[in-house]
Amino acid sequence: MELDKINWSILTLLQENARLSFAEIGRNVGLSAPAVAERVLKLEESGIIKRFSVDLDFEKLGYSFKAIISFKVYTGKMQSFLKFISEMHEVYECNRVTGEHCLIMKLIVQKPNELENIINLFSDFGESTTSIVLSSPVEHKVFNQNKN
Amino acid sequence: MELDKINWSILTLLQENARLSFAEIGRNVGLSAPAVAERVLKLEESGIIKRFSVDLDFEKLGYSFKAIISFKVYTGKMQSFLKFISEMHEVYECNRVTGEHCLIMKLIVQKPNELENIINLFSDFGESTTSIVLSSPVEHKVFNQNKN
DNA sequence: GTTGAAATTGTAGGGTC
DNA sequence: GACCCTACAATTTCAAC
Repeated sequence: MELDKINWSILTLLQENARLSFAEIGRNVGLSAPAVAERVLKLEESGIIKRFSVDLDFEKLGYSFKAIISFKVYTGKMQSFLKFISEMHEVYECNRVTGEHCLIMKLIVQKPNELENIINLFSDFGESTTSIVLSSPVEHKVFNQNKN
Repeated sequence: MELDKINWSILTLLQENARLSFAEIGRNVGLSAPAVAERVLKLEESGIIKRFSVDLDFEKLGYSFKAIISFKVYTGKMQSFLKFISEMHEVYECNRVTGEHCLIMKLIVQKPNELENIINLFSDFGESTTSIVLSSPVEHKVFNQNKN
């Protein structure tokens, strides 16, 4: 799908505030509300927009520890491990990557000892290297094409 | 801020679809629309809700390569490097972490050679270890407290 | 928290280029 | 096909309770 400037503007506006009304978006990009609604619907149908969501401050919710775990899965254990973590709400994100480690995950927990328990559980499936996140200087940046 | 069950339900609903109307959320949690609006406003003011946003499929936007770069910053270069990457739209996320490497970043680019250029630019500030993301088995999971 | 009224918005229809 | 306009239903918002 080719995106024109207006669609990129709509995506930028929605990234900054997904609850903007179609009317307000329309005022920004020079379109009527129905025209914006139709464009957004097509962006959803095409899958470019995967989900309207909300960014939470996990620290304020009592989940103060973020960790990044690099994980080398034992031979033959990949499928069962992926199934295992898909049901763990502490595993916020998991990426399969090239390089020495197979997986890089981001976890969110309340206390250090929860992390310890999880690392113990993981040890059945492979070898983990854990880093605690101290801060996130860049977090979920608004994505836009800055060229044209 | 202490969250009751209703607020957790609201946060779960909004994570799944940030454009739900307050009226519809109210029907789900047994409140009137103004009551929901007031709760959501307070969640925003308290900073628990950082932003209403939208999850995009970067691949469909032509940005097919995600990479995770572990980065060991040279002594005294941290501040200038953080400023440098804050202006790069390819750096989607950056975490400062414990362990051998100082920073773990996620980048999104269109083509491999863009990544090469970025790694070259980074070499002034420190040493990078790059992994290409092959797939993301878990991505931006909906976060909720599953207890009580 | 609720209810009710006014302003705004979403949405479906028909029409234009 | 993409857009606009119109009209009606739904929602937001603000008041008073």
